[in-house]
Amino acid sequence: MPRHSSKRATPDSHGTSDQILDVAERLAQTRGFNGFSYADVAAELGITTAGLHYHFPTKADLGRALIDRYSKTFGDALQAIEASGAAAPAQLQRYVDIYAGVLKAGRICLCGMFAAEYTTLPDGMQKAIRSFFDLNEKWLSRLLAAGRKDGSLAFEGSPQEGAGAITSALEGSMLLARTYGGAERFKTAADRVLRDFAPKKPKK
Amino acid sequence: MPRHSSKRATPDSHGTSDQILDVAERLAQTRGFNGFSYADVAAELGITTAGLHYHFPTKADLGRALIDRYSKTFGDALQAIEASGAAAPAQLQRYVDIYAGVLKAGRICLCGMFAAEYTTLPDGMQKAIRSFFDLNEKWLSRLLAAGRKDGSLAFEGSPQEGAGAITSALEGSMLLARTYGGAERFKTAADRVLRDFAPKKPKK
DNA sequence: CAAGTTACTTACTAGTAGGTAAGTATACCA
DNA sequence: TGGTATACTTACCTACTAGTAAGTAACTTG
Repeated sequence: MPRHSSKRATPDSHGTSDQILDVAERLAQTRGFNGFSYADVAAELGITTAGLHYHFPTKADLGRALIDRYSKTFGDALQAIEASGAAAPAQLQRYVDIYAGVLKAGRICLCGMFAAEYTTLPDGMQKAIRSFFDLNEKWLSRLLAAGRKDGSLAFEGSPQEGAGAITSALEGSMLLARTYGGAERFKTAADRVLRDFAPKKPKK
Repeated sequence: MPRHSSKRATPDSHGTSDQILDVAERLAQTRGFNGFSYADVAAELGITTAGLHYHFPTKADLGRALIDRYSKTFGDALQAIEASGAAAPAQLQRYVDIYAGVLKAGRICLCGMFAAEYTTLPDGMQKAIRSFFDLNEKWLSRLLAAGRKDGSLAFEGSPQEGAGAITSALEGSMLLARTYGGAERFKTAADRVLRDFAPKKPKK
């Protein structure tokens, strides 16, 4: 299939790198880092594997780029939520919604997937994964602390512990939802998390 | 390395199959099903890959055997807990301890790992994974229902939902503990789960 | 309009994946 | 004692893995 015949399919200047990351990201989130190959990505984009190596010399490079972009996008979304100035419970809900959106696309969190494959991944990727969770839990800790202070949230233990519990529960229920129970499983688990951090009503 | 020289290393009648499963299980729980090969297992046992194929013709067969044995062991442990006749909170604690033991060995739950790789696994394995979680959540549901009835446990929602929340939280915190926060992360998450299902004290 | 630079291609490599066929040492049984 | 079953081995095979070297068409700049 000659792509070089007259002019390149996409203006060529535009981001082939981004398209590669798009496809690789989807494959990584559905099949895992060890579950897809350069050949898979190349075939889907109609280019050769050598073309891929031009953009990402090694698979470790691709992996790091994947996490970096994912972390950046995630961080931007968190900043947007924070900047909205909404109440803490509403911000927490929006945080959960990010995860729900990923799951709805049949994926799991990129870094949740990579966490499973952690021991098989190159060092650069391992560091990047830890940074992702760091980012998440720092943001959540701040939110929980602020919510507790203004009374819109209530929970036992430190904000750090709370943040850890939230990410664990969300990552875990994403993981299981794909194999067992579907998206509604995630929803009930997420609702429970939200409820756990809501101020206790007088209780009938 | 001649193993056939005089007599076989292990009486030969004894379970080579079991030894294969032992090694494969450890590799699967640390590196994932796509993260190890027949060559890895064979090298560790000092036999050839062809020897492996004698016991488990295909990797899918090995995978199914892995899950079957794991489920059986797990099921037996749950039965033992149930048979102890201990109070519901104590039984729940022992359930959590099973997970803690797995993590302490540097592993994550076999089926948690396989849940991540779910879409890449053969159909037989997928079914077996669902059965594992079914087993877990059925047992937990029964326990939660009994505990609520006798007042030793308290929680919102159905026992099924509670069971789902517990497995999600435990699987998730196992996953993250290996990459971020270590075993203590799991412990704080597990303690929080236990506390969530404890009857509420009068609260100072 | 020539000389780069960019973004690929073709054509290959070495290593590893899962899997198979045929042979062999040992144990078990009639 | 001879035959059969068990538990392997040696020696392959095909497909795929990440990765590389060298070539090339099209844009970009001096």
